[in-house]
Amino acid sequence: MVLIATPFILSFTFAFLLTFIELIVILIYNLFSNLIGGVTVNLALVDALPEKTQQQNPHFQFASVTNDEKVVKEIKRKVRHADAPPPPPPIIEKSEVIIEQDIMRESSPKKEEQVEMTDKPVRVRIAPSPSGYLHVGTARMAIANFLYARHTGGQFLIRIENTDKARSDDSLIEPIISALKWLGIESDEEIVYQSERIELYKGFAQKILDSGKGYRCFCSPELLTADREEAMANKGPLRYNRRCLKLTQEEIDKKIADEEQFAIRIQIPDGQTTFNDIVSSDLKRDNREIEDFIIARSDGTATYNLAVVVDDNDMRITHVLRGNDHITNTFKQIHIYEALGFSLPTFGHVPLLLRPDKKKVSKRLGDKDVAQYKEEGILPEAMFNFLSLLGWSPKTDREIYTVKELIEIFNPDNFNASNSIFNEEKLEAFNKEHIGLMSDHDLAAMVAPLLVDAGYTTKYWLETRWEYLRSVVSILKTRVRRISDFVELSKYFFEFDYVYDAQADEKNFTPEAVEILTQFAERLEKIDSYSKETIEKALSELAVEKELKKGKLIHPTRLAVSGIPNGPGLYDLLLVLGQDVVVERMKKAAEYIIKKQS
RNA sequence: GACCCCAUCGUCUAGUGGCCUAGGACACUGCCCUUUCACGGCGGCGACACGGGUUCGACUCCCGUUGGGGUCGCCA
Repeated sequence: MVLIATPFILSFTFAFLLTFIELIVILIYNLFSNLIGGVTVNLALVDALPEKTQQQNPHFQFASVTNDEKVVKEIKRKVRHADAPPPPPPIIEKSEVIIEQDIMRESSPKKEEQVEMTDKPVRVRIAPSPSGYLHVGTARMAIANFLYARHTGGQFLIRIENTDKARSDDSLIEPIISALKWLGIESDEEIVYQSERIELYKGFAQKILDSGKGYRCFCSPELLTADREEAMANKGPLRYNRRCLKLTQEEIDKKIADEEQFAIRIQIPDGQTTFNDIVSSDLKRDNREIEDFIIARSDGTATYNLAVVVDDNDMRITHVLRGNDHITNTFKQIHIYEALGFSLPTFGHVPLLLRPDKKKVSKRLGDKDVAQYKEEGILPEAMFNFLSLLGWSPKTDREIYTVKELIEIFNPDNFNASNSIFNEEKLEAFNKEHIGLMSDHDLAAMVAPLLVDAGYTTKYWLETRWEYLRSVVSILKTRVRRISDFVELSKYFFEFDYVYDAQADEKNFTPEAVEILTQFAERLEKIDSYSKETIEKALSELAVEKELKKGKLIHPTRLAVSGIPNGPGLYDLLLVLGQDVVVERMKKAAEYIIKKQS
């Protein structure tokens, strides 16, 4: 036994030693070349240091083109497997579901890196800008982030991105926050407002300038526009031509002395930028494709990308889950993180939500404000459920979930790679299902104010007849797709002066119907204990006596008491409306028919 | 135009090389239930974009084509 095992042990030890030596050699080489040539720091290698693995996110590489990518990858792999410290215990107490998640991750080698994510509590955010109301695209990202935070026991934060005074409107902040609240989403910590942090950003722009990683750009907006137009005409790339990077120190000093306005650009080093993405595959971009973008405007204020990085760092955001329309920004932001010496969060770029015409949802194209769906009778639970399943799948055949269930089953691995189209018809179907999940009491509470708004009745009237409202809601429930449908469908339960449906009038309010209605009304009037059974009995008896089919009684009666040819089962309808009302309406209908004939 | 992402029914999706004659949901539709309208039940219609490769075998892996989307602001 020992004889068989010895060669294995020996070769294993040998391989391990080789790996270690290889690592050391390359590290020394890298350190040396940095000292001599001032080559861009190879974060990938620094990253690969075992002692760094706990502080630095190992998902990112920021490799200079001078480094052999294959070597980097290989070392990272070896480090991870050979001498990575045992993963720290998860911060969050494991529920059964989380354990299940871990099992799923283990069985999926492709996503092995996910396991490492548990080394610090998840802190995620949604960062809407108040340049419009909350639309479904932003709401969906908020939901994904919220679910992720709740699933892991981490924090979900809200940040309002209102750095652009000209474009953002502070009166839109409250509607955005309350629309999120309607969905059940609130910030776990105080909401961060970028407008309050404007001065702070300036220091970071200056820091980048001072470090030599940024430079002043004196090009006027007009000049830049002209550049772009020319590039467009020549069919070239639309990137900044680095005119101001070529300025000599004397030229720069002169321009500063002349008080020429300047913006600050960050200089993107040669090489390529890559990062792992927990949703999409690994993303790589040649740095030539990333322009030297502006981080501070000529008035000194920070632009979006700088502010985002500073805030995400300050807010200790661990995972940036956002739409894949931000991929370009991520490449830019990685360079700011690097210039500022911040450690990178984990990125996840979720596919976009498209309109039925396949364009990105946007307020400008007239996409609805989330609050508008509320007005249109959509339940927040339905919206939440529907949006969560757009571009993400629980990988089962089930579709209807409560928020609580979604929190339990959420897994960022389950995002799709492709964009999805927002289909309101299906949202309605989800709504119907969620209405079915609600109790009659809760439904009644929701419908009551709508009935008052519609002018059917008063708050007081409803409060004193709660049981009545509850039964109305109960028998209408299966006929409704939106909460607002209750209003339309329940009119005759509250108003007496409805007009008979013309077609049904012609068909059912025949001369014979007068006798039927009158006699049936009389019988109903005589019932002592008015119930579904006694109503049905009265109808059946009358039908037998008159030798008529039940339908002959049912249809005129329904029309008489509701004005329309369809609705809840007749016995339910008559029971809920109440004996007196029913009799009164039937007699009134009989009179109407007589008057109609004369 | 440059760069990037993506590709299963009309739409949302399942599918990780044989369980696929491709499953579910919405929509559409037939039948049943039923006094009506709904609900519900049982069916139907309906997709692997195309072309190459790899393989004994491809919806699944690779390449290309086509198509769709995104980004290219001193906006966010």
